[in-house]
Amino acid sequence: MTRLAPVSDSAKTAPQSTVATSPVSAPATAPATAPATGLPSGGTPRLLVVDGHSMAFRAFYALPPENFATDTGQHTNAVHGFTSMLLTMIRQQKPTHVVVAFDLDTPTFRSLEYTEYKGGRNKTPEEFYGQIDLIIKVMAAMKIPTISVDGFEADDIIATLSTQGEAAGWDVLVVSGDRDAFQLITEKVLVLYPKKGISDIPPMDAAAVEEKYLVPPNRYSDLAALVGESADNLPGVPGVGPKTAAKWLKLYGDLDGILENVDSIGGKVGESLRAHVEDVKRNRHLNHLLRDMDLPVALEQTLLQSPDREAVEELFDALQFNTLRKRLFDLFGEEEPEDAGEAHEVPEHQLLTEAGQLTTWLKAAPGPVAVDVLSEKAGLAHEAVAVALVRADSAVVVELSTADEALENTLATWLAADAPKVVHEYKEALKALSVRGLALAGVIDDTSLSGYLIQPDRRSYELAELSQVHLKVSFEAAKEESGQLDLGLEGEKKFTDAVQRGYVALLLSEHFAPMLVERGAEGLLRELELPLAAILAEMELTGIDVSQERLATLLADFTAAMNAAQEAAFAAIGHEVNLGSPKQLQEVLFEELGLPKTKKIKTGYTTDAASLKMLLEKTGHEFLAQLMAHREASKLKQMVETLKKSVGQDGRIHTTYAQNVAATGRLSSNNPNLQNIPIRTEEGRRVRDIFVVSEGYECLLAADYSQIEMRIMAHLSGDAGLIEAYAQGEDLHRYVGSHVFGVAPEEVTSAMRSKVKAMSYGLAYGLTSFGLSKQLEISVDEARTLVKDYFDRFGGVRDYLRGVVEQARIDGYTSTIEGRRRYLPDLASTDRQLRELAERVALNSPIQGSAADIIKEAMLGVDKALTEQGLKSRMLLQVHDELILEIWPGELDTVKALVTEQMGAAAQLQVPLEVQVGIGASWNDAGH
DNA sequence: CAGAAAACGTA
DNA sequence: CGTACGTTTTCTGT
Repeated sequence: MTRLAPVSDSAKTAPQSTVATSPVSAPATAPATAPATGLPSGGTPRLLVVDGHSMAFRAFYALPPENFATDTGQHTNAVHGFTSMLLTMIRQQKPTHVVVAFDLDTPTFRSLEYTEYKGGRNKTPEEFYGQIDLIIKVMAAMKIPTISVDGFEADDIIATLSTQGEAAGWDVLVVSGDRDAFQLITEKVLVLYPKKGISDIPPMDAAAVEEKYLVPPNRYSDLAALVGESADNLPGVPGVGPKTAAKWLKLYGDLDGILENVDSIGGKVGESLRAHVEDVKRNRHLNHLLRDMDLPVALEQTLLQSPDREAVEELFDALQFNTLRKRLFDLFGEEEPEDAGEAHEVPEHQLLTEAGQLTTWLKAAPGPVAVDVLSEKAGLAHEAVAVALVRADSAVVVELSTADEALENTLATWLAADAPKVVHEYKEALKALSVRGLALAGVIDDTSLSGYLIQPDRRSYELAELSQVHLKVSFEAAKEESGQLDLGLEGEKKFTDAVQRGYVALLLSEHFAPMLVERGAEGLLRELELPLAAILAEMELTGIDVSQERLATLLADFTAAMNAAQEAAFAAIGHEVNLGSPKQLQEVLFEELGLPKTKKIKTGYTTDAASLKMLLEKTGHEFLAQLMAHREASKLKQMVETLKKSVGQDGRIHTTYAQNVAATGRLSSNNPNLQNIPIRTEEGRRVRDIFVVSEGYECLLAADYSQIEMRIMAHLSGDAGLIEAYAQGEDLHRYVGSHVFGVAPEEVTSAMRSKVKAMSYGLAYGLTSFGLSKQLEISVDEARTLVKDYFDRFGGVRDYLRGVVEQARIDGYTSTIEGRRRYLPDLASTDRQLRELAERVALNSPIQGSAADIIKEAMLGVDKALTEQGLKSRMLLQVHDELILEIWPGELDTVKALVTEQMGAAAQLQVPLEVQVGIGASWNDAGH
């Protein structure tokens, strides 16, 4: 039995089976560790001792000081690098205790005894000044103790700490760029020694030291005494290097042994040794580290704690460390789950060979069965290779390649039957099975969809993540989603992983069931999203035909246009520049050409299209015109190139729809994205000519909703004026314009109409007067007046918009007409930016989301009608408010009527849903 | 080498 | 200082 560990155990932070994330990747295996933020959870305490100065210097030389400075001119590269290194170290090594030791500027017993000690070093660079103090401040804010002792070096403090730690039975990690630290290595003490920079820090253990220096760690100082240490200005015996020194040490045991036998060592090196015995003794004396100092900090006081948030905020503000601040809080921010889930026993599985076994298993007990489909890449799609069936107490696996006909038939029949099934990522399972000629029906839950309906704004709905978040259970099999990355996996492991995934999906599904009911999302899952997944699977597998010739022509045209524009742009300024680099463009535009400054962005001033257009109007500079031409051409060229690359062996493009990415309920399209094919410009529209009707079909049909979002606004607001306008089939914007501007409809100028249009749509996005003024290039006052006039005439809209936010604040969520929810906790945020964003989201989500629900509903209707009427025409694409179909010869009129009917009937609103239909041999021709 | 930022295409 | 996306390139920070 495999145990799924509750999250609060070590399993949460350490998937110990994977090398990359285990605390020490080499060479010693680390014991189980405690989470970075908490107390040791029964494991051995783990002490991280850092040599502050040596790491600060490493950081200083690893990062260019000119890139790290505050506005006040204080350099921070060493502070930044040091803090970054420490965070990485804490994340990777997961110490329970941390302490940093520093040297002081004052003389030490070593320099007093030997004045040249550490002499000959270069002067500390100016930029380093003050950075040690800053590091100490950072440590204070992180509540990490720092130790320095007058008259002693950090090395002695470190030696003492590691000795104390080892005596207490702890594991100790010493981070130091000083080789003297090697003498501290034991079974319990490892040294992390930075090779170069601060990120490449391999752990050194006894074996690693022996390999490198040919002596065990406890002889390292003997060896160093003989060889010398240039960093400390300690000359060794001339002619003696590590090899000779190691040979002697082996021969005589230790340094004392060698010194007792100096006279018996022959050769030139023997002579050299005899001449430098005093140096060696001095070296050995000086490199001996004190292990019994009295330290001002007890071992227990180095316990790693949560940082002082306020102090960190203040300090990092001053240091202008924003990415580090995030990393720090990410590292310490994750809160321990109060209640961990229970441990679960994943059932063992049986690999079936005979149909009878499957029949028996399927009969055994009621309740849903989880289905996990293992697939392998086969050409352009994934093909199912095995199917795992999982119940709470038992599991079976059918391997398709080895199953005999009877077994496969039994499986196929059951998969295609109504027997209740639970899956994770239904659409992918459908596709993989379909490629193998298998159907899948009776699916009552897809946890990637139910998870989405419950919480639609998550980044990911991977099984492992849902399991962590909802069940507080972590497990390892999740990564190989549906076995797609399984190349190196042994067959047996693949199967146990599949069973684990199925088991977790089953648990999640049970967990989600009451949540779906509570949120009223059951219907959306069963009657909308699940059936839609099957349609999308078909559409993805079908793909859309493209014309290779047009693709090639277009690519050549755009490339030529791009190159021409580039040449002309270079000519206009007399030199070359990377037109794709906003940074370089800024230099040319604002420094070289001295053009007026545009809108400020994080990295300077924007060079976006709107600003370039403005600059061109102001200055008429040729470079700007060519740059804009280049931008357009290169964008299109790139897009065509990407499309070309994504054409499958069947000559078609197969996009993938994501059903759980857009928080509003929309689909998204990727690989390639077919929902952002250009349409606005003449040149861009040519890209749509690439998409053509397939051989044997009559034409493409494009059907889109006319102004669906405005109609939803009219419906939701119940505004009498808007409803009246739509009821009469008037030009909405003209109608609104005539009321807002108080003129007759036929007197509405195109300028008035476009203003009104911009505002109408803007309102659905939470547009402000400021934003409107910018877009229409009018004053804020004018914009404000426009909004007021609008609302005076269409008060229903104003009341609705106001009410949406109010209601959302009360409920904590917004709803679409179909009841799809979006939770908006930020409405209560004290951060004004966040709160106002949440308010705009609250305004938009019901509108965008309702439109998404409606077209999804329409897709079900269209699919059903096509099937019921036995038509061969098929749906190919969805672009938010538009459906692209491919028409079988002779079916045009039927399908045209059916699509119009189904799209129009997808929702009963207070206003009609108008559908426009176009046909043509290409997507462009089908547009209107 | 991964991730952020900037830019830009769609509804 | 309008929403929702995906993709590309360049640059930055490891």
